[in-house]
Amino acid sequence: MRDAKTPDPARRNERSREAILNAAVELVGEVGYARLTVEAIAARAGVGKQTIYRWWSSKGAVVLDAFIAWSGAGGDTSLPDTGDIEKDLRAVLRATVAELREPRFDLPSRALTAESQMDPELAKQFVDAVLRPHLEATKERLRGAQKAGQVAKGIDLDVAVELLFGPLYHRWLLRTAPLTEAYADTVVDYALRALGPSEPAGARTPNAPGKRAPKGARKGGAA
Amino acid sequence: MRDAKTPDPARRNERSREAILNAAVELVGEVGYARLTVEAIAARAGVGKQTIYRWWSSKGAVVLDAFIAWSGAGGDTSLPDTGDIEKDLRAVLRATVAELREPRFDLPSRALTAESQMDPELAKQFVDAVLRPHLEATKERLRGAQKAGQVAKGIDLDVAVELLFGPLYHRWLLRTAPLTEAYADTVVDYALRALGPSEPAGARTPNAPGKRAPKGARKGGAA
DNA sequence: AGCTGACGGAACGGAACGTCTCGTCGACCC
DNA sequence: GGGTCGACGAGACGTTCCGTTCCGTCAGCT
Repeated sequence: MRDAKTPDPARRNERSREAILNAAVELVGEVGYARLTVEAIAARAGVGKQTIYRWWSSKGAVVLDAFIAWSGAGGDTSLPDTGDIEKDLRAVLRATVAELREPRFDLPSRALTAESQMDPELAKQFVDAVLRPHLEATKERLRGAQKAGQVAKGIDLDVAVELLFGPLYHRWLLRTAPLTEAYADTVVDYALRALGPSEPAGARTPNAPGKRAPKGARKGGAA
Repeated sequence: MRDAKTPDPARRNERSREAILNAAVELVGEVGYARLTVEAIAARAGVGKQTIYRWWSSKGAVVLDAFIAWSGAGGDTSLPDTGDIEKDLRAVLRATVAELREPRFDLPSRALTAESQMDPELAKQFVDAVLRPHLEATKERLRGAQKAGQVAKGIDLDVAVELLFGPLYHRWLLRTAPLTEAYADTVVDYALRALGPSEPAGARTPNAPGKRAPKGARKGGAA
């Protein structure tokens, strides 16, 4: 006669758990998050509604878990380190853009970002599980660049990371202009100008001609 | 015997319109957007539900109009121009931070941003009515700075604007760290390093000592 | 004076919500 | 191997809110 209300994880049905998560990703892709219902997930998964409510607190929580499982979070988020910070950052930002453009990634991410605005609990989990690892990995790479002298010493690396990802998310969320890889390149370009060492006259990275302003990168903008 | 379904704006009851908008802002503040219902707005406004559905297509549309009316959009969004781009940008970003920290602004903005992720129609209106004017004004100010030689010639001003606001929105929406005025200052600082002329050795703005790294601005970050 | 159409109010069917109650079934304990 | 426990699938339940439809009233126009 305890509190009578805490389910026992040891007795949880793994089969049902997976079926629910699978149904959730499928349905988000098919009808979108807004029209997604717990009842539909239960039906698709061949599961009682209560089994969902027993283990998750809300539709958002299910979708978050489903998204984490599907996107294989927990994998290696660390950046490549070629020694060339510009090259590495460009790779990451381009990859981010590519992800954000893919519907299977775009739709749940948008939904979770939106839902996070109204559910602080979900927000924390979403940021910590999905976003933070990427930001942290980028910060780590920047720290390396800082030690190598490619990034100025005084720079606040948290701000530096947001200087890179902020513009991307801004454009993605608000759709003020198309989100392209060229845009990512331009952002990297500008951000590195901000972060680079305070330039003792012309000493900004070996200064190979054409390196600073890559071919088509400039036209990332135009609202 | 026309299509039978287009209401006549000339016969619209202005009193009801205002009552609805007022009720909407009040209720968003009291119960939040998620728990806000059209029925509650109608009741509070002393209005039939149909009167709301006649003039607005969704809860989001009502809240958007209410927010626009309440925030006095359409006012002058143009930036001050003191001739000092850093000073002017710092004023704008600080003001933006202040707004985003005020609940009366924060709550509806979050709700509309979230809702925009699921309603492209609403998204467009929101961005165009609320956001775009500010971005455009900032871009205009940057154009002036560009002509004055405080911003490099080749810079894409659309990207420049997002380099400023992107980090702010990123931190505001995702709550990765506290959104402070010091953070705004740091962002302005870094952004201007990126945008400034390509510095013919030490020529980065007159270089008054302590100007580049304002007192407490550095500690805007730390996740 | 007679129309017209927006109004406040209320009732409606329908969709999901989240809770609750069944009977079943598998895992563990004596 | 019989008994206990609790998660399970199924689905009924009351509730809330949706968006629509009807009604009688009322103000402005012709």
